[in-house]
Amino acid sequence: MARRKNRIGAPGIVDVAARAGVSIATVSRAFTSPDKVRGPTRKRIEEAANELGYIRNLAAGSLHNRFSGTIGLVVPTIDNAIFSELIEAFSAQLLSHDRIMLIAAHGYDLKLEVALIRSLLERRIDGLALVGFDHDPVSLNMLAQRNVPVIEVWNHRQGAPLPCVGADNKAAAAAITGHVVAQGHRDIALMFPDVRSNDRARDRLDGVMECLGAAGIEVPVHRRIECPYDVGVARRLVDSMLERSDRPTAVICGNDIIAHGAYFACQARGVAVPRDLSIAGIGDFGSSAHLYPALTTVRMPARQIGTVAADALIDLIETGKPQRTQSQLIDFELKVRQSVARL
Amino acid sequence: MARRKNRIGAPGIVDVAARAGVSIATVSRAFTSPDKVRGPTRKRIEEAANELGYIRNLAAGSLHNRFSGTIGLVVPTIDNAIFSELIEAFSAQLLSHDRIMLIAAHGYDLKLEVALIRSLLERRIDGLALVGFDHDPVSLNMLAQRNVPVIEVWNHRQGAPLPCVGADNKAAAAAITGHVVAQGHRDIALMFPDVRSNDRARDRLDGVMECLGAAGIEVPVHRRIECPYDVGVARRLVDSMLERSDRPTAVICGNDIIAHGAYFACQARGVAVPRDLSIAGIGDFGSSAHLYPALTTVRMPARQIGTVAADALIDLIETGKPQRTQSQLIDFELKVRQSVARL
DNA sequence: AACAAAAATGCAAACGTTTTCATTTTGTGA
DNA sequence: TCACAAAATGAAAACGTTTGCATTTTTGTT
Repeated sequence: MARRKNRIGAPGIVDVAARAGVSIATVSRAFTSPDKVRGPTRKRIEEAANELGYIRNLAAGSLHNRFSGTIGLVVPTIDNAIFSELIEAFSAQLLSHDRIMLIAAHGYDLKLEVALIRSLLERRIDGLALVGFDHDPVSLNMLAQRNVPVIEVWNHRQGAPLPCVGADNKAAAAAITGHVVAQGHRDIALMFPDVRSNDRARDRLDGVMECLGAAGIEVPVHRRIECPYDVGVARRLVDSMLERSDRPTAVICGNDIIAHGAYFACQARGVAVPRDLSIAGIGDFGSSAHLYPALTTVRMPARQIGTVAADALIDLIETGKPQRTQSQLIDFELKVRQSVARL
Repeated sequence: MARRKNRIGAPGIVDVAARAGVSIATVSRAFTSPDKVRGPTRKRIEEAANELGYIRNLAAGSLHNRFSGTIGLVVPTIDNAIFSELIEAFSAQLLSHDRIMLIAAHGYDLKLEVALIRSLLERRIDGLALVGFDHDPVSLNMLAQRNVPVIEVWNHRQGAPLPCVGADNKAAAAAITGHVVAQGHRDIALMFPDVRSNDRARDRLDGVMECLGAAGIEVPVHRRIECPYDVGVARRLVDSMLERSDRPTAVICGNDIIAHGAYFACQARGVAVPRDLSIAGIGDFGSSAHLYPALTTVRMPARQIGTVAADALIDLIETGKPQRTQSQLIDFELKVRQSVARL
């Protein structure tokens, strides 16, 4: 059983060719375009490959045909319910296209994003998905120079320079705000993260402010609370807000995570939601519908975005040229549940 | 500015060499072992590379030195708070070792896991991390045959055949169970997922049963509820349990997600936790500490496991041979909070 | 059965690096 | 300034595939 091994020990294409009694060219074709090799020959090759435990080296092939079968995804963070849904769906859909995902997280640091993108390019990804529109120009230049198909996910704007698949964050925020206002709220607190280098949050905040402005509602500065996407911090901040005598009647949260924090703060203080305080979220992930009372929020279909984005990116890669179908506006959906009271 | 481009347009090492007036060998060295090229020469090369926007092709290099700078991670699912913490930490730590992560999720389908591992091997990963001990023998064979460094994360057992970094799930489950029993509970419901092909859940359930058995406590079959890691389903199942007249005094949940579902079911029914029902979790991720009342659970340090696992895997890759330091038992921590009442 | 056309296969040249070995350059002490 | 060791550089052979082109085999037609 002294099978010939190359340097490290894994059987290569030449071993398979030798055992099947064909040339390596034929073995290569048997894997890349099976219909080009005759049935019996292909069978012999497959047997040889199985017996040897051959696993082809896509990296070597990519050298020649510039196709690595690998797609990059760069996200701010993986550990966030909303992105993990997106990532999971994106990855699963890629899999159905025989691609696999190289992922990296930059923690909202766009300088680090540059380094990550470079690192991905060194591995010769076939395409790349980025979250949102805020990126360092250096990143964009690198990508443009080498013609890497890129798609921006999660947010959507008409006429964006790159194809994008996402929901209209501004409109979504306006929708939930409209609902809160329609329920009669006037004294509203806002809890949003730092919106610099985060276009999604910025668009949301813009949507809120615009809607509030149109309704003639002012938001004094002490009602504008900066809060990262973190339950614990949100809980603490809401708690200190509840401590004060002048409570707002409603809180609009930059996303559902913050809203969850707000719930827990209320529960701990015996503040009834929505009777004593109305809470509105944006996102509608995982458990928001199951909270008690169920959270009124805007559903941002993370899974759908992931799936559609994967398809769009593959399309972009395969056709080579952008098509209108590659940018897609995904509909959000206002979910009126129980956490916002009619005043 | 007619810079010479190779087939697709991206400048390659030969372009850099030409512009810097050196051989490609020197350019290669300037990137892989900078100390081997003289200061001025290196500087010239760096300038040329920058001006051209050169990004080296690691895939081409890996062909030669069998080092792709890419590490595989196969998880059951990405969209689960507990794994996303692990993934984030693992990925971040890999980054600090200049590696990048190729990730794939199999949804608890070990046959699919085989395909995923094969796909990763086709991309010539330098090492692989797998979750838990339950894998198809085919997977393990593929990996063993080609000598890919593998590490199993999340769970831990003495003398496991492969290096593993994780906590003792059985002991953790026993610890929380011990606490529940010590608080005087005898009528206890169990909510665990299907434990086939999930060693972590199986070990936990074993730990619970063993501890209960030692305390002389029986768990009738209607108290053993099979429940996936899903808030919504957990909530529904607990809700129907609460509907019945014979309620247990405590529920031990296979993980915190299930516990969250239990909370929401109780809140919706006006069942007070822990007065009317005690709830215990396992995991202690994200928001468990912030729930009201705070969840009594066992902290499984997902981030730490991710970080340590990354270091251990890199060590395994670089030393080539397993060392004792590569397997590591990570301590869990019983978190006694407010959700389990003393009877 | 013979022939042309089509299909299958093989040969060898890429692909963009890394690395060995040989050669050139630099630095050092006399 | 010279001789020599050490350091830096270059030439060329890998690395494991894919693919264009040439050759062989098969298939279909008469």
